Amino acid sequence: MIEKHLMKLRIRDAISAEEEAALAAAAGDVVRYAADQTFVTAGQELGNSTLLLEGLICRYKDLSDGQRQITALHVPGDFPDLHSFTLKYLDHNIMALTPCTVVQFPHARLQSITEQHPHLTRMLWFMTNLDAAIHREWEVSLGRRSALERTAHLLCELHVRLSVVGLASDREYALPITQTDLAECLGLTSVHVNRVLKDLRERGLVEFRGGKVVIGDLAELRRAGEFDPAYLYLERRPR
Amino acid sequence: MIEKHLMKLRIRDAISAEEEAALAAAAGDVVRYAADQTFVTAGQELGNSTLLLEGLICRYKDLSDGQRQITALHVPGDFPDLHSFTLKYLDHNIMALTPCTVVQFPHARLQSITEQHPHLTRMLWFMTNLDAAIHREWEVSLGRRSALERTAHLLCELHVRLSVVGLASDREYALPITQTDLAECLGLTSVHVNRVLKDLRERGLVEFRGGKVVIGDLAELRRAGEFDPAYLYLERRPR
DNA sequence: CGTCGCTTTGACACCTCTCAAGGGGGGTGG
DNA sequence: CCACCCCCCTTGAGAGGTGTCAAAGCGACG
Repeated sequence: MIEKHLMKLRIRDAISAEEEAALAAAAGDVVRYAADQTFVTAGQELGNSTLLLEGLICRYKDLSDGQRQITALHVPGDFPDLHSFTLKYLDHNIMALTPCTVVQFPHARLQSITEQHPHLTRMLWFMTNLDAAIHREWEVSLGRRSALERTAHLLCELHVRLSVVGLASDREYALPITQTDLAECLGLTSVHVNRVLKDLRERGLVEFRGGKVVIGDLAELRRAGEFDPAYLYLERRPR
Repeated sequence: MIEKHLMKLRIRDAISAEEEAALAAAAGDVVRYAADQTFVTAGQELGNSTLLLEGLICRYKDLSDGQRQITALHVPGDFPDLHSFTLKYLDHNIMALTPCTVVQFPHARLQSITEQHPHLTRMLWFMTNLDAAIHREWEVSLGRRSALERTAHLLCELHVRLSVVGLASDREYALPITQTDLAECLGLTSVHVNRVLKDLRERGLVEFRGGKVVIGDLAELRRAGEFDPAYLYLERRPR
């Protein structure tokens, strides 16, 4: 069940048959979540980490005035709360943005992996470090890029990340979330996201409509967002 | 040499004598960096990770138009590039903000730790996950908080983090960086940071002057920044 | 005592937010 | 099968927070 989701790891390093078996053995229950279901709450003690098989997941924090910031978006093959293995409880909530299928990995079994499979452990550690790299790029977007740049950048990032797991073609991918969800990723209001999307569409760069992203001009879209995928660590060595 | 810097880890979990010895044995050269010295460049292959003993370090990314975003600030006891152990090269630069003393940990020795000390490995993994938690809180600040809230929040965060390593009293701590550095953390211009600091000072909340932060009213400062230290994982269990 | 980097302040511009209203599409119940 | 409703998208007008540009003050250091 998890075989095809190891693709993401294999890009970066070899996984032995033994390691693959150990991971498969660590897998626990398969669970489904409904759209908009918050299945991990900040502060809650956790005994499992979750591998996303199907659907989209976000991690978010709410502010006292009702504002929300989404701090991460997850696509199939991601481990949205692998970090809860060492943290024990989280500082944020986790929600399914669409109906999702996940596999749970009991922390006790992950602990066995750390005791018996150091190389696999380092690969899991790598995955949480990759998540942090994406956080950093989002910090740059939120801190320094304009609304248009930020939006273009995020659409480029998702294009790459979904391509890696075979869920995007050269020109399009499914993104069945609302403009409000996007706004909460981008630190903008949904009203403004709407205007930015209109602008991107009218310039022929990209169209987001009906839960689908259609890229009109990938080179221009990347330029508009100053997108450089280096931070996604798709290369084993720096260029 | 590293004993007192393990404080940060001991808050969260017990370190055995054997683990402490293993860590000490992994320590390599002690190195000094001058203020403003960038000692790790994005894309550079790395063979060491760095434990900060003295001084302040930042991690940052530059944009093509000359803007800069600082994505993390590090205080003594932090491991600013521990993640390079699994990533091999980094997506960002690392710079000393003040004169610094660090100890380098060769990745080969860290790899031995992952092979012989699973519990210690999990604690190191925890440290990188804590960095990611701080990244997330910064995303919230950058995305959703006003300039004043953001600034107050950062000053509160540093107060807590420096207190943990004995470098802050109840009311003050040294922060020998410029307003421009602060602005680059906060996603603001230095001109605006200056106005915000004036506002905070006139309200009696906090004063930042001459490289020193003096807190006038901690409770009010925390309220102004909506600061909740939960994301710093100072408690082993959720409240 | 001059220089240089950092801080401070003012005036004005502009990006994004707020508030408000209307449009469209899909699901549900009568 | 139709009508209604709700959620989401779209658009406009005006407000406000932060950026830009510019200049002067200040302090450390040589």
